[in-house]
Amino acid sequence: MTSERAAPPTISEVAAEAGVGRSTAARTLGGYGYVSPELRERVLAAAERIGYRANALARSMSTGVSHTIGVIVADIANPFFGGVVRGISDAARARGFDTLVVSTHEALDEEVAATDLLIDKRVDGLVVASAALDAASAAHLERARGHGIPVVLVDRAVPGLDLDAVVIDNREATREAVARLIGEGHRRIGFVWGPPVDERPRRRRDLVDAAARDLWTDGERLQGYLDALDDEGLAFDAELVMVGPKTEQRAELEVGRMLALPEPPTALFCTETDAMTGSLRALRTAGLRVARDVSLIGFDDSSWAAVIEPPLTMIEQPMLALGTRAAELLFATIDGERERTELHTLETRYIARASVAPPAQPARVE
Amino acid sequence: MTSERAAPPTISEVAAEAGVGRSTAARTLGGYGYVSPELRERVLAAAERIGYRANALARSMSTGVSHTIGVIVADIANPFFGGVVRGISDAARARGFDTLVVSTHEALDEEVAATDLLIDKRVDGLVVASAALDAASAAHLERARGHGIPVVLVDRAVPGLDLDAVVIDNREATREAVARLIGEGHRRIGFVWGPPVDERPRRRRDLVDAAARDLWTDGERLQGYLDALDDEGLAFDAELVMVGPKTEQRAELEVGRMLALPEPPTALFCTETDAMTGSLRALRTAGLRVARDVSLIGFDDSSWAAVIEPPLTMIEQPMLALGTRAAELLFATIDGERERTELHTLETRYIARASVAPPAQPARVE
DNA sequence: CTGTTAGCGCGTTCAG
DNA sequence: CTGAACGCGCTAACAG
Repeated sequence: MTSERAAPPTISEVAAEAGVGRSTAARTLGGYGYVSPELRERVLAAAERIGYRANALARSMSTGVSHTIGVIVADIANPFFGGVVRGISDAARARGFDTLVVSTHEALDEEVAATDLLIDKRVDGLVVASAALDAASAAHLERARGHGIPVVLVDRAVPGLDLDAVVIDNREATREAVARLIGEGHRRIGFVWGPPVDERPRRRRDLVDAAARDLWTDGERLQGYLDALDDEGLAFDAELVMVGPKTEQRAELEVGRMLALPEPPTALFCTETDAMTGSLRALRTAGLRVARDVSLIGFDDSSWAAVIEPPLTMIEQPMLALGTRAAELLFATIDGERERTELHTLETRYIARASVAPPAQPARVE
Repeated sequence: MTSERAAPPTISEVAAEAGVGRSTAARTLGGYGYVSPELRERVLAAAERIGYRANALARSMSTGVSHTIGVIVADIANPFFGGVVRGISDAARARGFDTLVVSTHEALDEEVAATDLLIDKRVDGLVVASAALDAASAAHLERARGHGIPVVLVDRAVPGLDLDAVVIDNREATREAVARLIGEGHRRIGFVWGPPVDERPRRRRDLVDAAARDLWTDGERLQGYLDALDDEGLAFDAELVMVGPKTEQRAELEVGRMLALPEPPTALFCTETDAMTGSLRALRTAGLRVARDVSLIGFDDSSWAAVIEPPLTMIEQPMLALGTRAAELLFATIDGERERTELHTLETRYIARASVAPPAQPARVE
């Protein structure tokens, strides 16, 4: 027999049960004000007896704080964001806060809707991995701040927005990795998660523009790739950059295309896990072997990368740390301990394994 | 200049601005009751002008519904739960509900705390992947129901609990996979994520007991392994079951031990991704090759599994579907459309790839 | 069709 | 040190 929705006991009922005034009960249960040990005991016993639990909603209404922070990410099923969210929620819970998570499918309008929703729920703060590429499209974040809700950005800083942000240096991490490839003697290096444009940019300038328009982290990684090329005086070849939708299938196709070029790449830089698996598929189809025929470096280390033959050289992102750091900044802001905003850059780790080797036939003609 | 926490406009202010009574404003903004088109227009304009947004907290207080469901999982950073949560939250948002996610680190006491917390927040329903192994330790879930909050279990059904649950048939999926291994001629099959006990059970009976005590899905998978052995009349060998903490390192160690046995296993069944990667490491260390020397089957397909050489045969779980199905059941219950609880079993998919082959030296002596 | 009024459950003065 | 009284912002009967 299902007990019908018995209205949860209120503080008044506890007071009645204990034979005291409401506010005496409220004070002991709320843990504020003075209450004689004797009455205190009676109230506690009464509360225990009838199974009293404070209504957090009512409490939030009076106090104005919900002890809840909102988190907005593109896709909670993506292991990267999973790690970030876990870092945030662990840090939040350590402070007695709950976490409201919204997954926006990488769509700006969903992000805007989510932000308003969370504002309506009166969250005490917001951590967001925003899909906004400039201040103009981030009005919703300003709005949150206007409502007195602190916002900190994670993973993706929005240029021109005066907000704390916790990120990694995608450009530099990529530059360094590609530089290592070049250091090994590679001259033709493919870049696998390129801009999602239909037509392949012919001029380098167009590519840079596309990268700038390419929301988020991928554009920065492409810049790093270009930086490395520049540092070493290598020519840019548009044929070596993937274009089109960012899917594993597309990556496989594009890498297959590169491999069939008269002068195929001898190394590949992959910006994401699926870019890497797509590349691996293309290599297998082409009958090529990792390291011996084509060197490989990827982003986002995973336990799989270390057990592949050969083990893959990867750039590891501190997912949990990104989350905890963002949460800490948020709480510092909530506590009013922060004056001006900052960009916090966390370190990535280059994990050298065996997928990088000198090219089979040195490009140097000298 | 940071705009100081300007108190968000209330419905009364909108009414004042529009020059109507509060409830007229409330009715148009709340979308209930009758309001003349003319006034309606005035109210809407006024709301727009001063940037009114309803306070969801206050609304929930009056109505008693929060339009929020709580989700409790062991670890949001685990891709499996990430997928499940995404399924749940997508389904929830389609119904206009938000999702409060709590990650419990696989600890029952944290789960209990999380449940009470969510009850306090007056969530309208709960989806939980519980760490409780029997009805006795699931008092918190009963409590939620006592408060009129519907609960549906996901991934893990709690025996003896009268709750809807959405699961997969771990036992049968494992039995089938192990049976295929046996069908290929394997006679000695290692089982990689065994019970987390310190001492290796000597008798089969002890192992079964341990499996029953082993919370959640792993115990069921072990049962399936045993079933397959029984079906084919194969003897059980305690040495072929991993024991100890469920970590990748431990798996590597235990598989290494099995491989060094006088009669080593010719196939391995891995219950999780990390069990698989640990096994792969052990194989490499031992200088053994997948399929040729040792066949492999794992749980939870991932894009990596398909690009390894050779590609890995895996059992795929419908993560998103588990989530959406659970959410749908929850809403049906909220809508009062369900009479009695049921166990919903979703299909897994056996993805045959190249990591399974007949044993190198047939065990058959005939 | 509109405005008045009474709660929802809790926090917080303010007398007593 | 305790209890009565009011307010948070909104919904929902209820008269008018």
